[in-house]
Amino acid sequence: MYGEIIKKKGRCVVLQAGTFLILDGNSLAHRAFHAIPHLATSKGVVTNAVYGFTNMLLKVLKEIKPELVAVCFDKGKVTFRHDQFEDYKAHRPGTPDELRPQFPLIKELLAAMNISVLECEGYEADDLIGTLVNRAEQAGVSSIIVTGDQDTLQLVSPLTRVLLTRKGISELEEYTEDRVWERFGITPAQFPDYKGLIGDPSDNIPGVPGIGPKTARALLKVYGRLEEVISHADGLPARQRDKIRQYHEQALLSKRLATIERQVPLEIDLDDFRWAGPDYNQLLSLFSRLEFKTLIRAIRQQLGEKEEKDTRQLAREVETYRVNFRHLTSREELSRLVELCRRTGRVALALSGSRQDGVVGAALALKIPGDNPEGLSIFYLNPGAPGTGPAALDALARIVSDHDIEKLLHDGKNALWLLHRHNLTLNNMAFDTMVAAYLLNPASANQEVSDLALEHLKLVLPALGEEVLAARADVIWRLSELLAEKLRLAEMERLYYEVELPLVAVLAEMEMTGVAVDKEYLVEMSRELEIKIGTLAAQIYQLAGEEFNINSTRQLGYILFEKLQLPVIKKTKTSYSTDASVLEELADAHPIIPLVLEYRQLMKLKSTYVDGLAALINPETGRLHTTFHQTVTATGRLSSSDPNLQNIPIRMEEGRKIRRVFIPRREGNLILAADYSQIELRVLAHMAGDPNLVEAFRQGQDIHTRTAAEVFGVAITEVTADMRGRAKAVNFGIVYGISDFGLARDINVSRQEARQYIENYFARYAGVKAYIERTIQQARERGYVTTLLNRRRYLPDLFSSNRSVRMFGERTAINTPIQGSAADIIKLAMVRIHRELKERGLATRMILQVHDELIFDVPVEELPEVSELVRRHMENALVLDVPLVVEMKLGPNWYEVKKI
DNA sequence: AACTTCACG
DNA sequence: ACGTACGTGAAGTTC
Repeated sequence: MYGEIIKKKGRCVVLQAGTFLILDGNSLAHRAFHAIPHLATSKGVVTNAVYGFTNMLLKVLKEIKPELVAVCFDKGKVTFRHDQFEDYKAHRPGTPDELRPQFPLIKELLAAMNISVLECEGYEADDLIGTLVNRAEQAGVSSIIVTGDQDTLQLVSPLTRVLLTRKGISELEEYTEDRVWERFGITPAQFPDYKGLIGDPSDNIPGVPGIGPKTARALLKVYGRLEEVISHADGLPARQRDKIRQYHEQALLSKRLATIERQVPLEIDLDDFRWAGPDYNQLLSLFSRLEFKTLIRAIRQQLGEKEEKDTRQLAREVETYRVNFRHLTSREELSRLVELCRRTGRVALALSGSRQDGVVGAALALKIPGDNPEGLSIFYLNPGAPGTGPAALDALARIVSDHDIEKLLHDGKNALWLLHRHNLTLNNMAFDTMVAAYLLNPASANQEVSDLALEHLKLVLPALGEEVLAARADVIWRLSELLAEKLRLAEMERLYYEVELPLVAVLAEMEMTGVAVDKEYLVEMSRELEIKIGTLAAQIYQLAGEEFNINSTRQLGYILFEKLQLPVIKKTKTSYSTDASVLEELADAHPIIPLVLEYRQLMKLKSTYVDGLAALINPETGRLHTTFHQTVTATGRLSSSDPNLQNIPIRMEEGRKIRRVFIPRREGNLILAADYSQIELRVLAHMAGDPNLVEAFRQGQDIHTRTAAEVFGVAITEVTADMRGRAKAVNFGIVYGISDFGLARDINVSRQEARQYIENYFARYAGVKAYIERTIQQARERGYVTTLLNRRRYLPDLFSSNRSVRMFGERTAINTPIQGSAADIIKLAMVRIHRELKERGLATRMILQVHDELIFDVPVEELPEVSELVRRHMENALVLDVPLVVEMKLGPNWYEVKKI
């Protein structure tokens, strides 16, 4: 890092000085800003330029490994160049609004990097760079300049190279003297002369009109300098002579403007720019504020590698969070730990292992009065160890099952799964830091302990071994206290303690119970689909005149739009669109189209549903065990994966049959499906307080028919099926944040007509209109929207300078409180239903949740009790101004459920 | 890893 | 003169 140092007879001699790396901060920030598309933190701080700049900086530092580093910035609007030419840079658009606030962040970054920043009133970054290079050359130090500004090339010399950004910021092109000659046909020193002749529109430097790069190059080749060109003008061809005579003053001025000043009076010493590496703690804390996840990971990884090499050195360089812990193995020690937990009543628990192997390691954090007044006492258990494992597992079992010991966890559901492998249950889950962090900001992607430690506690966790688990337990304790307070301040305590936290165990049990499946039926469907798909493919090849991969949108696009010359309806980013709406429009244009549509449908069924589901049947239980994700969606809904059981086909009959596969887990049980009727519109009626909408629901009217009557101005009895269909689309549209375009497309009417419907709707439901306006207004003021239970979503898009992004933000502002409140309601119902099923010792199991619907596997004899209980909790989850109505269906499988 | 398509509420 | 419905996850192709 300090050049090559050789020990010579006890004295250190610097053999070869390192390189001086100089960056043009303004130029690179602008480049980064334009090269990196929209990028902002989840709270709306725009960061694209900082991000691009950071990446570029780290890249050059890594490649060049400089000894000295400086970053120069412009300072002051007016420079000495304006004294000479007031229109200097006059046409240059001002710094964009979204870039300006990023400069302080870039300077923060440089401070964290321990890199010196140079700026001087009245000078541009260029001049500072010129001055630095000048000093370096005098000292015999070689420099590398990184910039996006071509003018800087005049500084190139045997000791000085320039790296110019190319194509945004991703590539740098190195300019030596030879390269400048190759590229421009002039020497670096001739650059101002060259600019004096050709001008530079970006700086509003005029040059000589009519003289372009070619002529300029030729003239300079002969005469060397602009002044010489002018004094020899008489000997030039008439056209050039006249131009140069007419504009010679302007040319000289242009040259002066383009000449970089190398003698800025700066009180600096090269030693001031000596660079010894970043302050990693500061850097990580800045990156976490800016939400630069990949950079954080990269740094951690880098540190992790170093850690293995030289732990002691690292400890000084970066404060990786380390905790002392005791590894307990003897029965006596383990018993004492259990006792300790009972006495203190609270323990943070970090587990390692897998669903396959169960718990392999466990770290526990406790606060023991008197033991460690500073912090926490951490213990490590190793249930996976040969010999001592069982004793450790036994101690763990006694702790987790104890109702009187509060357990603080991160991802409690996963902990429940690990313990499940040993047939253990965990009681008294008092906090789950993952779920808490999600409520505080549902937009943040990474919710691992290490992410939260960095974000909330500014701690970097170790990467390897038992230490990780110990640090994790410690941090879970600290995070629990901190996040609990943050939840209180955000008024989300009820949502957390009454809904989300108890829901963790409910979801775990649903996953563990799983859904029984009729595997034979699945195999049979696969065989049938195979044959149908084969036949269709053969017919398609026949009509296409060749075999091709129908699954490939590219190949299909070629067949349809090039070979068969069908009209192109829509394009995607890269090629022709072949989606269902396009194919439906082309349905009559060629007989191949309906076949492709059917092929697509069957292929989807077979690959995703039939074969996809079959592959995920657990061989031990013979059931499907989906994973419900509680911390994924931005609105508060759950999501489901591996397999996703929230998108099983229902709209098309062929697909709907898949539901036959989902059966009760034993003979004598039935599938009970309970779904909320129009929950989102009811939530809207309540929140908007619209008298008309509220009244419709109170009277139990069919809401789409009622809306049709309102929008079309007819009596309820005169509403036709077509009118009702359109009104239904309008109702959906309202919930999504309606636009005439979207509505028109959805119901295939003109945009004008769609607009008319919307106008009519808002005239009849003025309360809804006012609510929408109020909600957006409030969202703009606070930066977030909330649901009935105070769930929160930040909406940085509302403040975008991009109109369509901003409008997207507004639609989200409308939709999220509705969708999210519906999620609040069904989650509340789930927790209460689960609790009562348990209290009553019923064998009924809740097995699925599909956003507005709950599915149960019910023994026949429990039906009366269960259906009453389910309805009661669902309909009374929250008391709204409108009734919540639940429809129940019952059957031998999920397909054949019938209304009861 | 990105893109396209399509299944659900 | 734009570019639009809200929220998800999975599969397949292509890079």
